[in-house]
Amino acid sequence: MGRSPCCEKAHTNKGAWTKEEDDRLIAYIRAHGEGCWRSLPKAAGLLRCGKSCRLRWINYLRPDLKRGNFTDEEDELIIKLHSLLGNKWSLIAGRLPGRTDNEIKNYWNTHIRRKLLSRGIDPATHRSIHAPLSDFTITFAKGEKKDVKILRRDEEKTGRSCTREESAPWRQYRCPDLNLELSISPPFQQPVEPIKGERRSLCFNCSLGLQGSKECKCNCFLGLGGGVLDYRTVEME
DNA sequence: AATACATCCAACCGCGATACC
DNA sequence: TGGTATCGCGGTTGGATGTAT
Repeated sequence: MGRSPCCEKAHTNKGAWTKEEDDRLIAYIRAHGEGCWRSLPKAAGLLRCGKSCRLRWINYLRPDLKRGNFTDEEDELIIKLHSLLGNKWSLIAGRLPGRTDNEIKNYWNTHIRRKLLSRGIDPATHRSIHAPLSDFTITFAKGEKKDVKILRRDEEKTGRSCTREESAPWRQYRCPDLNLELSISPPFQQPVEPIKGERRSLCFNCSLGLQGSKECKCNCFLGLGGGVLDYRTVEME
């Protein structure tokens, strides 16, 4: 059995949106807010599927959208972010206020790709078109996807692999002038040196403020055991 | 002026992730 | 726990518009 369609296709409009449809959608969202896209068209009196409404709102009608040409600064930021994130357009859009993933994707495909090619840079790899295919190979330790190892070509020959810290590509190769870390924690402070053998990190329950609950798996006491809470020490168990 | 071709971008489609029952 | 519904994302398409011949 295949996937059920997102909407009843027989009685929905397709193609370009009319001014009247836009007005109806804007009025409805102003009155009721975003959300529940599946039921929205019927409630708003639109002969569109929910998906189409969502796309129209997000990509075109949202009041916080920045219209107009991309600036050189935006261009360079997109290139940097793409080199780090790849085709994760929604993540890239998250760093460019007022721009949508669709807009950035289109802009990338029509302008930036060409711009990079004219500079002699492969837009897919961000490397020189004339450089060897790869100076690095990525291998996985036996059956363990999480143990990604990156070997430089010369290391491949000598058999020396990088350390665990080095093996995290997002740490080793991130762009130094961009901070892409997401955090909901207070500012990071140097953790207290753990006593030998003592487990200092907080479990997931403690991180949610449930210290001492029966699900609590760490040995912290009211959150004091691990010092200041930092997301880097939170273990997802 | 007419036609062909290129470019742009809004909209669609399919799929994976997540929520919900 | 498994099935279904819904959302959100990325790739692709197709029509409008611009440019070259």
